[in-house]
Amino acid sequence: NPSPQGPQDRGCSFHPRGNPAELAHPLLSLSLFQFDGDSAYVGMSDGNPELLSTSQTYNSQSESNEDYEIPPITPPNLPEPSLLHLGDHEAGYHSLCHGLTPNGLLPAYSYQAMDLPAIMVSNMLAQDSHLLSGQLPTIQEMVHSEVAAYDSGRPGPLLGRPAMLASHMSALSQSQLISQMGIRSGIAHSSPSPPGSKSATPSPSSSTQEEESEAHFKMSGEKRPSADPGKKTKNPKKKKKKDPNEPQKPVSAYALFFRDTQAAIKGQNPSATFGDVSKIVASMWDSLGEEQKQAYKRKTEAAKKEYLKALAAYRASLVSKSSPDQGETKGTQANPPAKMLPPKQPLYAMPGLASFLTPSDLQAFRSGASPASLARTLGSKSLLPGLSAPPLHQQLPLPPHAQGALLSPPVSMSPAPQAPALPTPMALQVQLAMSPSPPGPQDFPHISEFPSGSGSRSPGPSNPPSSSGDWDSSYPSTECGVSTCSLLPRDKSLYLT
DNA sequence: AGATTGATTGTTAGC
DNA sequence: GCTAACAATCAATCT
Repeated sequence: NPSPQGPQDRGCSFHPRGNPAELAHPLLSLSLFQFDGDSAYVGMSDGNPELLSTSQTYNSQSESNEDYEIPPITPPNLPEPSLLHLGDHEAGYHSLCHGLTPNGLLPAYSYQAMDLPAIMVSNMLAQDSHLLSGQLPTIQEMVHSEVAAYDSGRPGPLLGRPAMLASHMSALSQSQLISQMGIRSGIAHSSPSPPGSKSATPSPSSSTQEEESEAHFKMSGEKRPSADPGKKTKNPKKKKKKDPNEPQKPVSAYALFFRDTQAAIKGQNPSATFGDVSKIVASMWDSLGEEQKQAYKRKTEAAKKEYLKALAAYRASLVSKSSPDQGETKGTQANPPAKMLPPKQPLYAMPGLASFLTPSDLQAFRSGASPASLARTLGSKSLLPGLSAPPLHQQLPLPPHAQGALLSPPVSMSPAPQAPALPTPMALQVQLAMSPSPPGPQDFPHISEFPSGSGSRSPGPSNPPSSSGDWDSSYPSTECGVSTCSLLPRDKSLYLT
């Protein structure tokens, strides 16, 4: 079912349920998909048949179901069922994946011995350990070559095309990904598209534009669809022109996860289409441990709380606006929106690793302590037992918030002038090191924001000092004194008012 | 339905 | 007419 777009849109050739063999595992399914789409890839510069065959190999494993087997998602601490088929296909896999040394050295070795920062991947890798074992060498290589892999060719050849994504992504990428996430956190948040600041999207000041755009939407609205022939024209949708001041709805846990992950995926495989990325993220999400998911969910919960608050304020402002004496209410109300902005922050301000990193930890980090050491350090903390412990995926039952609370006065991090000093790679490392915490990738953003905290700001400018909970409670009332306000450079309105 | 990201496309405004 | 700026759309997936 290739899309009309043709080769460009490789992802579209994937039939979610077309081939029974496709879905033994989400990641595998991707591989298969690639394989399926092989014909579509013919001629691709970096085509790599061998790897494609990998998927084929796996392909054979799920012959049973005509529909498809849902990837066995096992709780992090349970034995990985997928390992079961490893034996069957391992050989084939390795042989097919030339270049990948079939190394029987297990995953266990990988994480620890390699000093590979355990990350949320711990979960995923653990779950996909069968793949990992095959990829181990690669990962190791990556680890040693540090960030080089990010900019250099590695990602290219390896994940140069979506097709490769699946198989590699499953193992390789997962770790790499994670690390990428670190990068992303460090970078993305600061410049490209800070989660909170989706530049493209309606800026508060764009209200006029919105109207304007609406105006031309009428004019052009019909025309645009023409650009995209076959697709269901969404015209009926008719965007409902949102009030820019209206607080944004909290995004779902999955969306958060997507946000955290996609950059890394993209980083590894720039050519991956949105569809590819989406699938990968989905598969990762599937393999994500319950606890980690919970961590995300907690975040969304917190965000939701904030949202509700903001919404209430917003509505109140509307009411007051309509009321006679808005004169000043307006002025103040103008803020409500501004006030609303923060709500978004909680998402990124979640108590993450950062929360439980002590200043000294950070300092150590800045000074160049190896991620591994940091991880160890962290691991030594009661909080992060899971970090260093083999069953990495084993998450602490303790919610991140709690952890943060226990550990350090987390918050101080953001405002810290030095934070910015943290190099991006470091940020990455930090992430990796810390990732083991339940919040997983999510946490990274905090860290990453760190670096950029001072100058460029991302959503983070705000850098909630503490856990979302803290922020939550503190935000409204708190000292919009210096610190808080300083966090809102973007919100001029705040300053002005 | 709406959210995730980023590329692409189309429209408008300004020169 | 060209360019910049902006907004809409699209992809797959999840909630």
